[in-house]
Amino acid sequence: MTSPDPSYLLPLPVAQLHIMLALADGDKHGYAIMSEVEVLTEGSVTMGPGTLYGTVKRMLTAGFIDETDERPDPELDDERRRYYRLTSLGARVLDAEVARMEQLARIARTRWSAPGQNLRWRSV
Amino acid sequence: MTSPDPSYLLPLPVAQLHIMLALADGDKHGYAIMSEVEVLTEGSVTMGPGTLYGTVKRMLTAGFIDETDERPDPELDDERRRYYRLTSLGARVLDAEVARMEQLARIARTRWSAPGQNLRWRSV
DNA sequence: ACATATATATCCGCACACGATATATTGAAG
DNA sequence: CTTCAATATATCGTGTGCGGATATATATGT
Repeated sequence: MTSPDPSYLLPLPVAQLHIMLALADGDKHGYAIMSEVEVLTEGSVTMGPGTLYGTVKRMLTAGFIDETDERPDPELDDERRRYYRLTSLGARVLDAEVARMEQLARIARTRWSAPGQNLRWRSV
Repeated sequence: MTSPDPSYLLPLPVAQLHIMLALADGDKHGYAIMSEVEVLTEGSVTMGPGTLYGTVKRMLTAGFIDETDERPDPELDDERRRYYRLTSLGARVLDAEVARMEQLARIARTRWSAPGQNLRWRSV
């Protein structure tokens, strides 16, 4: 069953989006997600542990992510780590969320460039 | 003073973004904002009065919008209405918020098209 | 005249973000 | 070899925002 678009789950809480983006290029453990989000947003978003682990818990419940058993070489690993992977549902939700943001951005840009009264408050 | 980018005010609550977009092409009163949001999002977002008036109050406090005295012809008007206008601060915040969303969308698209392991969970 | 649409407003519960705090382990430097 | 920072996970509490329900009143159409 190729399930339809999950737009009824949107808008996605910001923290969930950030975590999804961090996981989009491969499985990661919690701490690595935190670091990745900071890199990804060029330092503009700093996710603390309170945000991360609470959000991860909700995303597990929602089925957006899964905890994986696959681990790297024991030499490079750390037993404390818990690795997470985006599920196919999570990927579809991410897709829908990105589309939603792009649509809103498009609307904004259209209204911006539209001639007329909206010049009133532009760049004052 | 051309004040700098207000990115420290982001991310913007969704309802505030929707109201800003509704006001981006001209002043509107509360009820008109609700209708406009529904049109703007092609029916996917229905803003109720609870969300609208609470959010409007917060946006007035934040200085993102102002209540205006300018009213249309008394023939077309309705005395009950209260008209709102995006302030220059509001416009700058909207600008920054749209830029934020576009950046995240760009990141998502980049990771999507990137070759490698991310094909694992794509379109299952 | 009556019903429906318009218009504004408040209350309340739920969910989320996030700082603070706690605890334990790993790794590097002295 | 011990001491300290970084790594790693986890929970609690608070503040805020969203949105449904509800209330009230006026305007408009039939």
